[in-house]
Order: sequence, then structure tokens, then C-alpha cells
Amino acid sequence: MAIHKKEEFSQREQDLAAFAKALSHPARIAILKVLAQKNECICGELVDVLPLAQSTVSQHLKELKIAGLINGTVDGPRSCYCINWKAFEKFMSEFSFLFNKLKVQNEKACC
Amino acid sequence: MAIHKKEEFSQREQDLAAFAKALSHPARIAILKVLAQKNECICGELVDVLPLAQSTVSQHLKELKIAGLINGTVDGPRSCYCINWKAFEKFMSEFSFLFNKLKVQNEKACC
DNA sequence: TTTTCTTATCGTATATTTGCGATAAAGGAT
DNA sequence: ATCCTTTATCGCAAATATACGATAAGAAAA
Repeated sequence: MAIHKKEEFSQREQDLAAFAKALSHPARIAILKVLAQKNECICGELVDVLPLAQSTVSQHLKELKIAGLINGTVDGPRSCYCINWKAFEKFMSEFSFLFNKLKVQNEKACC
Repeated sequence: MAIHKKEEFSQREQDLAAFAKALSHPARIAILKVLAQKNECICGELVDVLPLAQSTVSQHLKELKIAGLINGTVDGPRSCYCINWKAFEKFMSEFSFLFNKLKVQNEKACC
């Protein structure tokens, strides 16, 4: 492949793509679901619920954290995670904005 | 890796992840933007606008089509693409639904 | 028919993602 | 201090994704 082309797109496009990428695995969707239901959750609870090894769950959590979609705090020997609603809302509204803005322009039928 | 774990998640989770995956590359976000602005668009126009080779653009279009986010019709020697608003809207509302449903439950601060 | 134009697909190289076991690190319990 | 519990990280293997040039395939034009 040799060359990274992602940087040649606008920052906005890259940000939206990064947000979508964080959501692009069913395990991460499932993690967000559990976090939303329980409000907050320690890593071990997620491991119990998901069909994945502890190290794999930890890795998905890391990706969600890097993407800014969840917060994590150390609680003794445990790690407590919860959804970063602010970031989540920001990205979702940005998507909706893009979507709605474009949608109004052309409701007409196409190819 | 050896084993595919994706199938062990619910269909809903897999569908949402697949939708997000289709949006997880800036080139595909850019393509959707152009398609939305022009309403419909032939492949060559996209190649002119994007910093990618024709074969690469064609591949991204294929992925968007497989994901159901765009429609494509053959128009003589050209291919005309447009956004499948119905599918797009369905997925976006599904995301919003998930997001809103979960959000209402817990506005309280967490970790 | 031959040429030209447009797009899809194939083959290939490289980068990234996914997944797990093993291990480290850090706090609590004994 | 030693063990136990919990989580993060490392190292590795395999699968996917990304990107391009070359080529095929199809329609229109010469």
C-alpha cells in the first residue's frame, strides 16, 4: 500500500470516519449498550457478558476510550467505565447535521 | 486469529456495526457528501474530485453499495450512483433510537 | 470492425484489525 | 510479606482493509 491517503481528506471527514470506526465492531456496540444500561460498569462485568477473552475486551475498551466515546477511572484494583455522553452527542449531532442538511436538498428520486 | 467472533453478537449489533464500518473511511464520507450535493453522480466525476486512483474509488463505491447506502445503475458505458436515502435514514434513526433510548435512562454523572 | 471511453475486477503489496495467551502491574486480603 | 483478584500490555498469528496498476468488459464512436 505504501501511502496513507487518509490525511488528504478534510479534518471533518476524518473525524466522522474515526467516530464511525469506533462503532464499526459489534463487540464495541455491545459494550456501549451494556455501559448505557448500567450507567457505569467495571471491566470484569463486561468480560462476563461478552463472548471474548479479557484481553480482547480490554483492547476494545481502549479503542473506545481513545476515540473519546467512553471515560475510564481506576477504582482500586478495578477499572470503571462509562459513556462519555458529551462526545457521543457531539458526533451524533454532527452526523445528523450532515445527513439532514444534505437530505433537505434533494428528496427527488434518483438513479 | 483463527475464529470469527462477530457472529456471536446479535443481528442488530452486527447491522449497526456494518453500517458504521461503511462510514469508517474518510473517502467514503467524502463520496457520500459529493453524491448528496450532486444528487447523482457518475464514477468519473468522483475520481476527478477524490485524491485516489480510479480502481480505489470503484472499490469504495462497491463497499458502499454492498452496505446498501448507495444505489448504482449502468448508464451506457458509465455508472451512475446516488444515495439510498431510505436505507441511510433507517440506519441513522436506528442509531439515534439506540442513542436516545439509552440517554434518557441516565443523565446522571458517572465515573 | 476498430478504436475510444468508462468502469469493474484481478492480482499484489502493505497496513491495520482482531483475537488470544502470557505476563506485568497494582491494590486488597490473609 | 505473600497470595489473590483485577486489569493493562506485550507478543504473536491470522484475517481484513487499503491502495494501485494492469487488465477485462461493455457501450459508443470512428
